[in-house]
Amino acid sequence: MKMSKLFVQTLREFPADADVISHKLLARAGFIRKLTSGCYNYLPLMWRVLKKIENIVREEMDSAGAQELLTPFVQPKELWEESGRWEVYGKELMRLSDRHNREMCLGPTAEEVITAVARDGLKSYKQLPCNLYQIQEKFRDEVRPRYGLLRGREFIMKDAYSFDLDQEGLDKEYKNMANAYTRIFERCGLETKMVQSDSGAIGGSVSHEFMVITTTDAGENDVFYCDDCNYSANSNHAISNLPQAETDGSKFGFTEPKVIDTPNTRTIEELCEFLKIPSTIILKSLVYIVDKKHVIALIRADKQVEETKLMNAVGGIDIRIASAAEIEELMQNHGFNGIAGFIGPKGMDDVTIVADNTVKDLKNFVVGINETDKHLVGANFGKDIPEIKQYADLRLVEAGEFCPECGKPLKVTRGIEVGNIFQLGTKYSKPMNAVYLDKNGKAQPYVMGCYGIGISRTAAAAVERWHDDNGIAWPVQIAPYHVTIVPLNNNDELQMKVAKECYAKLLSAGIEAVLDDRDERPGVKFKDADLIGFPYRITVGKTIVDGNVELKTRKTNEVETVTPEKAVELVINRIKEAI
RNA sequence: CGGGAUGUAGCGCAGCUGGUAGCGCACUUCGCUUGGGACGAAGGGGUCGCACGUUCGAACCGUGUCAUCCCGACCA
Repeated sequence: MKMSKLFVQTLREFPADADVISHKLLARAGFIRKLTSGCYNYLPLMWRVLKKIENIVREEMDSAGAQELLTPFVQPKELWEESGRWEVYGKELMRLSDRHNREMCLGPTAEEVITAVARDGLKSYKQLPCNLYQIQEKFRDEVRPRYGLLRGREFIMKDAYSFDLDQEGLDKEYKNMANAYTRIFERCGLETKMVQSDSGAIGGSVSHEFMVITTTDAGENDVFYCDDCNYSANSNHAISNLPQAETDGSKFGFTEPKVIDTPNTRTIEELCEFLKIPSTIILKSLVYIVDKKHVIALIRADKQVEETKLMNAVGGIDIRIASAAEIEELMQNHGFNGIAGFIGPKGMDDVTIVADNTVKDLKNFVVGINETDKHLVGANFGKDIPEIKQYADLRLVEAGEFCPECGKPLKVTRGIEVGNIFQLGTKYSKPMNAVYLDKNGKAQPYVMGCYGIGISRTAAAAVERWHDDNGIAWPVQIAPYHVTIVPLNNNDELQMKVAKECYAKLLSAGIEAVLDDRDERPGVKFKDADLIGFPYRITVGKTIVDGNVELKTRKTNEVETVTPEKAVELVINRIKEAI
């Protein structure tokens, strides 16, 4: 490809609406262009990158025994009613009607469609196991699309679905996919961590996410991990052992229940300050709205509630913290007139109350009793405060707490989720009556797994990982082109001749090369080459009179002064080796 | 959903005490230049997001609407 004909417009400045580096660089280097919120044009350079990632995924999925197919992007309501998700999925599911007023949706994922495909085709145990996958546009109407390709509304995803006879088969395929994923990301030039995760709206029990570890905002997930063993988990799923803490209020003189005045103590901090006590003897009460109903979460006051855990504990699908007005309304409905900040479980008999496991150890604790500027001290469950009916792990893990597997301190980092694997079990096959006949002629639901990779997100994650002040530094395997040849002065016949020869040799060796034949000054060509991120650059400049060109490696900035023949040979060898 | 802000040329921005739109980059042509986003000259490109209103006159004032971005969603 000649640079003069390559469809790319690099910008001198970063676009104003981007705030993470991958978004900024991809837009500025001419890879993407926003069409509307969360939807991007993949321009030719971007499309080449995406196709390369897709092909790596294809090769690894195929060699892992999966088969590629393609299902429609628009899906009928009826299938989603079969699985029960039409009601449950929420606003992220983009619903629309056709001209006959038939309700449809844009596919955010394809469990329903693929399960239906399998149901029609996989009738016998002899056909199992089977793993079907596709690489396709997906649409999720995100509350707040942001970070460019990292959280778009329309994006490219590889989604695979496995169908097994039983759990044993699923376990085997799950491991098979985990291995394939590790290879896929390695081949994309990305180091990933496989972490335990919540299974979310897709459902199921066991699930893991593949995270690209970052230190920037672009990593939207907190990952807790242990250096001493291989434990690692998303914050929505992580568990930990806590250090010893004082949880008995009697050590602070609260030996019997007593209501005391605690003026202006709306927050735990203020309360601790006022009573001169640690927060570990306070019972904190938080009000959430889960699926439009009030839920009270109780937890030791020095700890925080992880919303996903709470949501799972009450079996909900949507959760948010209640507003001060909603809290006060809840209190009024139960005959109290306190303000938010003094709420407690007392008298809330008909409200769903879930207590974190840390609450079990509390004795003679301090708790709000729904009265402004008052707290109950020396309280205990059963006597002063109603007995807890439901305990669960609701606690958000914090760095420094101890690894649940080996007891060493946990660390935290940020990660970009580029892939995930779920064990679905019979969550979809049962309600959709997707069954095979076993050896005894008896109908059995498939035991399913599903496995996703965000193709476009993986590309963005690669930019997050591989860039510097000058632009992108693509891993060779997924770079849009392998090498650019830059003659510095188009009027210099020797430079142009050598550049064209290098270009021709590289092309005939199957290397993806771009000849920068534009009549631009050297600075412009260098800036663009760095910005776009060609892994290698062959510069043909003044040194050609001595018979030399320069070979520059983008990632390391290493420059080798060699003959043109040698430069071409080096590039060919290194590319072949890397791919 | 709540709050804040912004919509003027492909990109980044100015103009907004109302009088018919400008700068830098990009683009076209010519000259000059050629090792890290040169310079000069001449050009092309915009119903100022949209609608309604006020006015002799609206990019500018008012109302509404749409779009985009950011922050937050109360840890009691």
